[in-house]
Amino acid sequence: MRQESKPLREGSKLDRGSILAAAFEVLDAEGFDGLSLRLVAERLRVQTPALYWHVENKASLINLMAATISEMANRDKDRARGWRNKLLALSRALRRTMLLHRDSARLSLAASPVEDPRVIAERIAAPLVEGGLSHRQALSYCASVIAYTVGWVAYEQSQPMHKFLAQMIDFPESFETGLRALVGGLTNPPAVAARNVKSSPGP
Amino acid sequence: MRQESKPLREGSKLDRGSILAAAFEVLDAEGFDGLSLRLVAERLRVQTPALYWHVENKASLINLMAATISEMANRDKDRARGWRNKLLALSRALRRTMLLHRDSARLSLAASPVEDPRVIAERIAAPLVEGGLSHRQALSYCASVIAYTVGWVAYEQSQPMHKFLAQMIDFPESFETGLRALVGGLTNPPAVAARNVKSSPGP
DNA sequence: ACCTGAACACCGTTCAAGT
DNA sequence: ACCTGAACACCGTTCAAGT
Repeated sequence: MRQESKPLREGSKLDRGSILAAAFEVLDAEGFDGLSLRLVAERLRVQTPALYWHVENKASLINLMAATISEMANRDKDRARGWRNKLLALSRALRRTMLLHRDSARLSLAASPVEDPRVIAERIAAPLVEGGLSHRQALSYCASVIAYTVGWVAYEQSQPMHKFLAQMIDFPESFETGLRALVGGLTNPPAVAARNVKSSPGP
Repeated sequence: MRQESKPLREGSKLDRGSILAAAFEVLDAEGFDGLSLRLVAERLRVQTPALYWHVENKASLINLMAATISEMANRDKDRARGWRNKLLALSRALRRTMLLHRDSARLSLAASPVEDPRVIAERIAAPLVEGGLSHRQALSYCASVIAYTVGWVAYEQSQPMHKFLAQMIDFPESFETGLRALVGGLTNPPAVAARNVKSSPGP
């Protein structure tokens, strides 16, 4: 009946996936500052250096975790029409996904992209270009919306901030108010080019 | 002429101020992940435990650094009139100040407030209430604007993001576009109470 | 009051060695 | 191919001891 301190590891194989799962468990339990390869390895009943066969180093693991979150957010967002609704959906999905794991905003801001940034930018901008924005506009607006969302969640996940702010403002409501203000305030043709609206070829 | 490896410390006394200054130097040189008490102590020609007489621990030092940044931002902002202009000034001053030090956004998001949050909230909300907002509105709008600003600067300071995004978008311009959209989109009387606009006492 | 020296527990990472 | 054991450099923190 004693099943502790033995390397049985309940039949689970060690690979990137199981390491990622264990890493998220440690993150939720200890927070971003307490996330260590040693605790991840312990949870997998493995010696720490074993992780290095499947993952380059701790920074790379963090990058993979952040990429996992971005993927999840990307999965449930689309289905909205028009670039404004797409931006709203992107932000809400991102916040929803991030709130699934403790300190995910700080983790994301500590990570660097695993894919080629050009590919990421293309995938994220394409649906907005389709919705009537220029390429530059799409990237610029995305940057603003993502910055707002990640910044907001970072404060929402900060223990001392949350503890106090929660009794002063309603987090979901204030988030929505700010988000709608931001997206609603973004203009379709950029304000700079507002003069040459006379002769654009019909779609 | 040899003036290295000697504990002369050029007449500077060790106190909170000098520790803070040295900590910012280390932050700028090594980044947030490389910020350590040992490097701070080394720069002050002092043994690491000496720092603990003036500062409770590393977390406390980070809190003090973040508070220093907030203070600086608070100093040069005001002078604008109307709550919208005050929010714009707050955001721009915050970004300007943060860009003075490497990784300051991530540092701020890792910190907890040193002052009583009630006092902070009061100081930050008061000028906006004076500008015509309710207390709750003021806090909510501030939260959105600060989240946007810190989130934006976090990405702006992230090396890999910057390296790629810098050639796709203009950082200051996109920041301004998003900021004006956000602040411009916030309504004076909340959208919920948009029905009782008929009889407000003149200013 | 203020700082040093030595120590402790924890960390990321490397590498020879096992299987 | 995949993992262990042992080691290294670095870290935050504590504490007796010096002045």
